[in-house]
Amino acid sequence: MSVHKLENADRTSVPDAAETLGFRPLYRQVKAIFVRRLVDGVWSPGTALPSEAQLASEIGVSQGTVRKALDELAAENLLVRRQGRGTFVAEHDERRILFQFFKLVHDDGERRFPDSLVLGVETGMANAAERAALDLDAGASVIRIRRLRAFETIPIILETLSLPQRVFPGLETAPIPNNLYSLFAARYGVTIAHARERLKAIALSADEAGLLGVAQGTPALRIDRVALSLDGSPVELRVSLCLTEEAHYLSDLR
Amino acid sequence: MSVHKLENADRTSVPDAAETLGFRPLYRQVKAIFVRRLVDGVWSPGTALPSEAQLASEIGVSQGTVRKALDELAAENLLVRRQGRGTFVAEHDERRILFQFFKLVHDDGERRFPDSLVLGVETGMANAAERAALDLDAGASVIRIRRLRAFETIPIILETLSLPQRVFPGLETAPIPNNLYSLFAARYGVTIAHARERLKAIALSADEAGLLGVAQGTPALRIDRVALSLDGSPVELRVSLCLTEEAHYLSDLR
DNA sequence: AAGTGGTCTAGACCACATT
DNA sequence: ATGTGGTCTAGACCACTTG
Repeated sequence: MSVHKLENADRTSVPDAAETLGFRPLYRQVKAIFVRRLVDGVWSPGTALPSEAQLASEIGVSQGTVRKALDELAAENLLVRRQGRGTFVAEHDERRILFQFFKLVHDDGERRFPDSLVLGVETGMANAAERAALDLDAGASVIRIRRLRAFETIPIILETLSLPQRVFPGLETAPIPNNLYSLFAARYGVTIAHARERLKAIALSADEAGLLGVAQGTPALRIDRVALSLDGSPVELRVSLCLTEEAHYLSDLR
Repeated sequence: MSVHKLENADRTSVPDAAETLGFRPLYRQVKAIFVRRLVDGVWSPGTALPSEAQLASEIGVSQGTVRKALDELAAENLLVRRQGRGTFVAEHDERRILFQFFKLVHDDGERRFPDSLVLGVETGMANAAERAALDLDAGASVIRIRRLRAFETIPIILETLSLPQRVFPGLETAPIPNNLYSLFAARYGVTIAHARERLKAIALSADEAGLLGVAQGTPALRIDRVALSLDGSPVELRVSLCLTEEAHYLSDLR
């Protein structure tokens, strides 16, 4: 039986107030129920959802309506559907990160996942850029992680991450894994759903160049990423300085 | 009545050869019919398609199957569906280009469409890079267009396009409009369906810097775009050198 | 009022994976 | 053999646009 309040429950009645204020299809309401379960961790990464038929009878809609909701969530990479097996909550495994979130590709066309060398971790008050990007109040504190990433020992990315301390308490004293998004999910229940990247070409400062092992003034690709969690709030600012002698940023326009 | 040969026409029969060699859903076969009509120009940009019901009875499938084919084509930006009005063939109007193909955005967040100043048009034998990108044989000739693009008279992009002459005959003697993709469609029946961009940070040469009005060695974003037509063949190589002092390349990771 | 795409349902059957 | 998602159908009704 359903314990959810769906709008327009009596679909044969005269349009009510909810309908005059904009129509919201049933499958979107069902989708919202499912997103809620993902946000709340009722369905956690890697686990299987109940079957379509079970969900349909639980919520009290047809299987086709459940299907349409699940299909949209799969299109957004929040779920993975596998014929014959079931529907699963998407995980931030290396493969997904590599294709969805890591756009720097070696010129030979091969996608590699770079190793990371953490240079330092600190906490401090968010500066203006961090407050703007992460939607923080004045005085909020952030954890900053600086790391060098390499393709087979050749340094190629100098990266500075800023994370709201209230979202990731204790992270500053933990070991920093190469795959951060998987840690966010496992330890903090925070799922990175998508990100927006802004790219510029800049000249490296003496410090930056030194860490990357190139000459001061070398051109580099600067990527400012803001990553958003499932509920749409920004939870990570990541500034990456990338050498593009032997690699490039790949963007597909569809 | 249908004049199309659909696989598995008798869907109650034992699996036949076509099925053992891989299952192809009906709606994909229907979709292929529609793509054919777009490629052949039977349905041309801006025109309305027959209604779903008409297409269904013409082809001999249910309306739901036609719908699924049309939905996929709309998701690929090849069609535009408007409730109450109909389904239309997508056009390369300025709005679409701005959002689908033009990723350089002013730092103030406003999307502008830059003006173009054509510096020169020439034809010549394709070099190695052009042959590789455009899948051309040795000796094939290309049309090269060099232009400077500006946001409100401030030059920001130096662009070199290479186009296969056999795809765009006579283009070298025509006036070059700002919106090339719309010309490709109208004059040559070539629809740009999507593109792949590779980005690097480079230092401008003396020539390039001079044209853009900055100092030699200034860092710039180099974008190598290969644009593909509806049938998947590469028809444009575009190398853009972009100043990113006041603008950035915007990439959404979903 | 008529025509279009959009939603929702119910049921049958298919393809795929596992037991 | 069973259970899952995937396809296909047919029909009813809804929302939106235009005459």
